[in-house]
Formats: sequence, structure tokens, C-alpha cells
Amino acid sequence: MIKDKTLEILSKTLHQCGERGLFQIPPGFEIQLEVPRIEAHGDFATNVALNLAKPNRCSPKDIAASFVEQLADGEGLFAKVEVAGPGFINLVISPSAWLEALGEIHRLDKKYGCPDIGRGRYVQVEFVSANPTGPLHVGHGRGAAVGDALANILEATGHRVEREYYINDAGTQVETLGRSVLLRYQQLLGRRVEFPETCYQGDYIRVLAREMQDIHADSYLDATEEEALSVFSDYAGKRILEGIRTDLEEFGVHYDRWFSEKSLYESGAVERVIETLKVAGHIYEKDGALWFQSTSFGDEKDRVVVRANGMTTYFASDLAYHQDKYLRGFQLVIDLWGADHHGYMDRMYAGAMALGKEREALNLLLVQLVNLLRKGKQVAMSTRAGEFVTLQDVIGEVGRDAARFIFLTRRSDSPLDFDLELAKEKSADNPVYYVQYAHARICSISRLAEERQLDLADEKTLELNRLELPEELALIKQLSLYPEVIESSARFLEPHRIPYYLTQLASAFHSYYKHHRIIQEDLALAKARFHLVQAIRIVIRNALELLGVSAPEKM
RNA sequence: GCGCCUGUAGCUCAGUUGGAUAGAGCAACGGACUUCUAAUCCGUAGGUCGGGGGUUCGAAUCCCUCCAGGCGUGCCA
Repeated sequence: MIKDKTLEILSKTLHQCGERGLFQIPPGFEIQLEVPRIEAHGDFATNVALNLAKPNRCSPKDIAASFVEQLADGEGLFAKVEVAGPGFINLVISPSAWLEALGEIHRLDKKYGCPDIGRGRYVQVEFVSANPTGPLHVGHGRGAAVGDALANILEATGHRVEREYYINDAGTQVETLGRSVLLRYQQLLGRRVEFPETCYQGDYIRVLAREMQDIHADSYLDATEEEALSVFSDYAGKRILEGIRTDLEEFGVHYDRWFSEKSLYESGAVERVIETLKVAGHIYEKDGALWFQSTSFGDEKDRVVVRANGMTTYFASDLAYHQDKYLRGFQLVIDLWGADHHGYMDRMYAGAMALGKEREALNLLLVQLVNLLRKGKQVAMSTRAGEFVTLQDVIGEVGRDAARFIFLTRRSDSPLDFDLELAKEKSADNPVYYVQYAHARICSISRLAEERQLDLADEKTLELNRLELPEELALIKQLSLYPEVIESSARFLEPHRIPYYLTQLASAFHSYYKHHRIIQEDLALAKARFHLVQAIRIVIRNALELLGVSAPEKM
């Protein structure tokens, strides 16, 4: 890549300058290279001179000047080098080098934009993990889109990734679920029972009750609650989980593993983690309860793991779960949590550290709420009352591609407005179609070429130097930025950078397409442009794939 | 009360982890289809980066403070 080459030349130059005693280079000094906002500042700019000025106690301009003089550009990568402003060194890459970069994209094809920064690092992404007490709603959809895209991005950048769903099948919620279904079942069979507010109100509870009626007729009508409850809970939990699984599959999300909370209790993992922490000296007893001393790892107060009544807390099983993750060998554990778990982050980090992990071995990401709108007006939702728009409804209405793309347009820790009407709109308001349309247009160029029996893909007769328009060069530069977008997306765990990049790329393409014909009389020019446009197609397709959005050939 | 997050154009948001003159999309206004897909393009306008102070060659970005909003703050799950 051109940026890497540039950096190489710069560090070589720096090294030379140091050897010749032109100026001092502080240990650990790193060269920063950036793409300037302003075109007149070149393709790349570096602030080495500015950063070296202070330790050398001399003017940045002088340093820049002698640096430029020493510049070790043997291959002639730079067309122009100049010192500007307070001491920036602006570099213009020679056009021929840019043209070569285009070849790189074609050569790497599906592998373009997959820098190996992970080096096989073993990473787990745990996401959605909604309680199996009701169908997934829009908010879960966002978590699903973000988690899955993150996993894709990490995979593409050389990480070994596992996707996991944690099933909260142990607590009182599942019991409540069972009770809800049981009560509806009793009502169905004509019994007058009260249905408390604490129970789940949604219609899906009635559906499950009917199923129980179909299977068991009235055999549980007179059973004791204790007897009936476990049967009803198990059944309802299982059925709802099936539904969740199907919803996620339809959304294009596939997990490597579904992990049961209950199994942590059954295997003794919960007791074991408490024991581990006890041995490590992080557990103490107070007021009849067992406390984890999370304050010694930065939490604001210590946390109970075993209550005075002998019951373990939810946090205890979370500790066990994370211990299990690390025992499975994950070097990095990423959890996507709903925004309401905000207050649990510190204690979880503390837990991981108490288990002997570096702070960096855990990364908790908050996925903020989704504001569902219709034509700009808020759609009322209340889980308690059982009124919510399910993920399935949304996918059914706007389609999987639009939903996924929109979920990924903003950073996940800020709230997102999701307008159902807008998501369906087939216009520029809707970035999904804008990007997909660019892809489809390029495909249609290929189709026309085929119809006319033009072999535009013939690389042997390719004259890349026919690409001499500023827009063409600009497009190539934009394409060469793509691997960096992916890299930073992976490094900062921020998928939203990709839709942003895609929208910009699509915009540049649409404009180019409008103003210049690809297929035309001048066959050599047509071939060169075709080559460029195909590179754009490769990048759009690769990027969309990471997002889990399709790249249609026709629209 | 304490803690965390957010505050950038009328709206929704980016901003390459401290760089040079602040960036998109939408909405508004005006234009472009005999062409490889108009699900498109071109143009115009829009700003005290919440306020103030500090750090330095340089701040939307880091520190302090104030203001506004959101969330969290159980031996709940």
C-alpha cells in the first residue's frame, strides 16, 4: 500500500538523519502520517518536524528542510515534496504510483481491505443475549447488527472470532414467564384467575398457552403451581428461544455457540469462581453475605456475590461466565450490553481483573436505545404492556439490508433514530439504496459490455495511464483509504465508520458516472475506466459484506 | 448527592485519537433525463464546535469550571 511505502521512506529518512547527527530523535518517536483535509496540502502530510522541534530546541521549519533534503525516495514515489505552514512536510504521490495501487485492489479482490492486525488473536463477541422471555425487539436488532458486523470486521482483520449468545435461563424471569403462560392456560380452560401486572402481558403468552393446551389438554389445570411451573417455564423458554434463533437467522446472524446460564449453576462454575476469588483474597464476609472487593479494581463500591439468604447474585453467575470465557482461551472478550447495563461495567471489569486478566482483555460495549419513528413521529413502545415492535416486524417491513445498514450508521453508544418510512424509501434519503445502487450500476456496465461483446476486463492491453482525470485519481485515492477504514474500525470496535466511508465512495462514484462514460468509442479509455470502476465494485462489495448487507447486481 | 455519557449547520450525525481554512446527508431554494439504471447528478445557502478559563507552535479533540440533557447509582434480574 502506498501509505505503508511512504511511511517506510520517511522512517528510513528519519533514521538517516539521526545517524548523521542532524537532530536528536527521542526514544519511541513515531512518525505520524495523515491525509490532509485540504487538497493543496498534498496526498499525505507529516508533522515530524513539528514534533521534533521541541526536543531539539530549534525551529520546525529548519528540521523540515533538512529532513526533506535527506529524503530517501529512491524509487521516485513522490512527485512533489514541500515544507508548508509551521513546518508540515507535504507529500504528493506520483500519479503512476496511484495507478499501480489500482492493480493491487484487483489482485487482492476479496482480500482487499483485510489487513492482518489480529494475527490469529482469539476473540469472542457476545451479543444480543436477550432474556428468553419474549420476542426480540428493535433494540436487540441493533445489537445483532453491530455484534455481527464487529465479528465480521475482526475476522477480516486476522482475528479468530467466535460469536456467542448468553441465555439467561436461570433467574426468576424464566419462572415469571412460566407463571404467565400457566395463568393464561388456566384462563383458556375457563378458570377465573387474576393475571398480575408483574407477568408478561404480550399476546405471545396466549399463543404459548394455547400450545400447552393442545399438548396437555387440561392435565395441568389442577396441578400444584410448583409442579406445573417447571413444565411451563421449560416449554415457554424453549419455544421463545427457538423464535429468537429464527429471527436472528433471518437477520443473517449465526452464532457459534449458545451458552446457558443455568449450565453454570449445574456445573458448579458459580461456586468455583467464588472459590477462585476467595483464594485470591478478593472475597470477604460482611452482614452474613459474601462480598467481592471490586473497589480494589476501580469499582465505586464492593459487590455482593452471595446474599445472606445463601442465594448467589446475578453478578456471581456473570463472574462465572467470564471465568469460563477465559478458560476457553479467549484473549479478548467483547460483550455488547444494552444501555441499561451501564452501571455494571465497572464491576465486570473489576471481575475480569480479579481473575487475573489485563484490563484490555475485556471490552464492554454499550448499545444505546433505538428510537423507532414513523414519519418522524415516535412509535410508542412498552415492554411491560407487551406493546413493542418486534425485530421481525421491522425486517418484514423495511427489509434486512435497510435495517442492518441503518443500525450501523451511528456509533453504537449513541441513541439512534430509526424511521420506518424512511428506511423503506427508495431514494437518496436512504443511504442503503444509495450505496447498493452504485454497486448495481457498475454491474449493469458489465452487462452492457458483455452484450456488446467487449472484453473490457482484458488486463494485457490495459493502459492505466489513460486515467488522467482528477476525479479518477481522487477515486483511486479514496479506494486506497479503504484498508485503513477497516483497520481503525477493528481497532476501535466501531463499525459505523464503514457505512460512512461507503456513502462517500458511492457519492464520488455516482458523480463520476454521471459525468463520464465508461463504455465508449475509445476502447483503451473504456478499458482503463472499466478497470477503475470494477475496483470500486470490489470495495463496495467487500464493505457491504462486512456489514451483512447484500450487494445486488440489479435494482 | 455521587458516578458515567452526550452537547458540532434548522434536523440527524461524521470528524483519521492534538494538526493547517470545520465536514456529510436530510430539510430549503434553483437547475439537469434521446446516454452504461434519475433509487442519479450539478449549484446556492447555512457555524461563537454549549459558555468561560487553562495546557502549547497548534484545541471540536487534553485539563479545570459552569450550564443543559440522558443514563446509572439494590444482599433485583
